[in-house]
Amino acid sequence: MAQARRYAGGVDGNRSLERGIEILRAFRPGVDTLGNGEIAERTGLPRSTVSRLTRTLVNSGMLDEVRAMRAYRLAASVISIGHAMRTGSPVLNAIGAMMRAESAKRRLNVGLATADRTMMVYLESIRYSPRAALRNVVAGQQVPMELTSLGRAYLAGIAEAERERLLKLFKRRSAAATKALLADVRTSIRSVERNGYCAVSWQPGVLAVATPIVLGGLPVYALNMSLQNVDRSEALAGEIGAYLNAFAAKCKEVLAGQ
Amino acid sequence: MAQARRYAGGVDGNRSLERGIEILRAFRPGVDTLGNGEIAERTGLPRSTVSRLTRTLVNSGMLDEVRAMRAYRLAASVISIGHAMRTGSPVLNAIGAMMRAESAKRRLNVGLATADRTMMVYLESIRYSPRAALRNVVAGQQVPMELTSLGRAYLAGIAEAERERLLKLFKRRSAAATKALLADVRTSIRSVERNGYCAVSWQPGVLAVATPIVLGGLPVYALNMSLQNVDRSEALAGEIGAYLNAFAAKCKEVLAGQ
DNA sequence: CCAGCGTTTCCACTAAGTGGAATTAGGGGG
DNA sequence: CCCCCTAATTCCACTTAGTGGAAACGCTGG
Repeated sequence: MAQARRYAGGVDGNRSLERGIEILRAFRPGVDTLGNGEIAERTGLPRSTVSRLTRTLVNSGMLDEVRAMRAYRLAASVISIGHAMRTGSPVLNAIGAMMRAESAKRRLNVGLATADRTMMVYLESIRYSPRAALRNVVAGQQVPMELTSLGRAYLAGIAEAERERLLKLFKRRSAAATKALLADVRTSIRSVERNGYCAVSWQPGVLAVATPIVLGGLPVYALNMSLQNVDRSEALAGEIGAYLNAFAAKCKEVLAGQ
Repeated sequence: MAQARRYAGGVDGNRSLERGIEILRAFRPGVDTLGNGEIAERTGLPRSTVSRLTRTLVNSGMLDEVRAMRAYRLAASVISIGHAMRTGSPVLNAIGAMMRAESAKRRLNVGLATADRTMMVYLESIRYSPRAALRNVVAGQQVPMELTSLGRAYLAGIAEAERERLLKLFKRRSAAATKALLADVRTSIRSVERNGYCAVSWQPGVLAVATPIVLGGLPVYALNMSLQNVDRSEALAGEIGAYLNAFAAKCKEVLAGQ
């Protein structure tokens, strides 16, 4: 038997840890409280295993037990780890202040995101508002990769193989308008290649324009600028795109100098 | 042998998962990039084990590999989980908007925090600034429990046994000014019991006042109000304390109605 | 090209984890 | 008040998945 013996502590990673993380991932906006049964269903893990792993996660401070409901919630630890991530992000550190300044100067929203599986997650999202007292930052929010300018810019920035892998996943997910959607995505990608940016109106009345940021040794990021309460027009997209290209160039310059 | 056989899938939790979480925890503000060796040192785990677990964490999307430095960084996933936590927090959902309004009305900083081990972590921290354009929210930031009004209010709010456990930990940590510090902490706790709040100037020039929020079935939280560029005075502390008590009462009312 | 160091892989060993079945705990409803 | 019903937890025979010291590997700077 030529097949070499596969040892358990092997290359494919630690099963329990993987499963524990998957449990944490089962909580997301809109799913704030989960019992062991529901977790088992969502993750496909056996009930007894879930019971043991949730116990561990509670002991480690990642979950809070809601005894009254026989359920769990994400604990405060997860945001302190999240905070550490933002704090340690070299890209956000380098250009966060510039993003805020740019938002004020151009009077539009500026965001920075990267991928989490098939979603884009905002590292920072500065919402411009003339009444500046309103909330301005949403970090950690997810938006779908296929449907947003951010996601498509990201797709344009990553390696061929990874891109095709993701496109296949989108195909599998949305059985419906797949053909049109994928064509749309590819158009956006081509737009990035040609003009440096792509424009998408994912939500009605908001025009978003995004561009990838590719740096060796770091994940690919995407920068975007957006405006609410406007109609999508080529002219406007072009204008914002020009701002974005200029801003991204400045950012890359700063980032190149570590 | 009376000792019942202890089975491995036992009550004490899953070892690998615990260790994986400990690795994530090793990253914190100021420690943004860690190699396997450094992780092994900080966590006390054997190098080969760390190597396997970090691989798993990369596969699960919790860590990014920085190949150039043979090191890892927290990945974007952690902030999306953090975001889910904030989104799902019933307390933050119930009183977040009120906190913002209160900050504007009273012209001071308003914060909400809870414990992560021996640290307090902000779920929300609204920094009042007359020039409202400045950044306003810091979620996930940690401050030491023993030294802050937030932490001492928390200590006043939790059960006796847990409080004593924590106090013992503080004693072990800061070998130095322990006696005075612990007395100080107990004074603050008594202040909470008597007046509903305690006042501490942890950072020079900022006066912070905090009160616990205790709800059945949820972790204990602490609310605080603070002001920069002031001297600590009993009068001022009393004034802010009164505001805080009033505000906390309103919050508890809202929270009581789920 | 080699030396030195940190990382990854190997592998014998077995404790640690697994999951189906049995048990227990909770919490309405009769 | 007690009894069901549901869902979570514990039990435990089984064995695989994980462990960690040692060896191999692969950078990087001299």
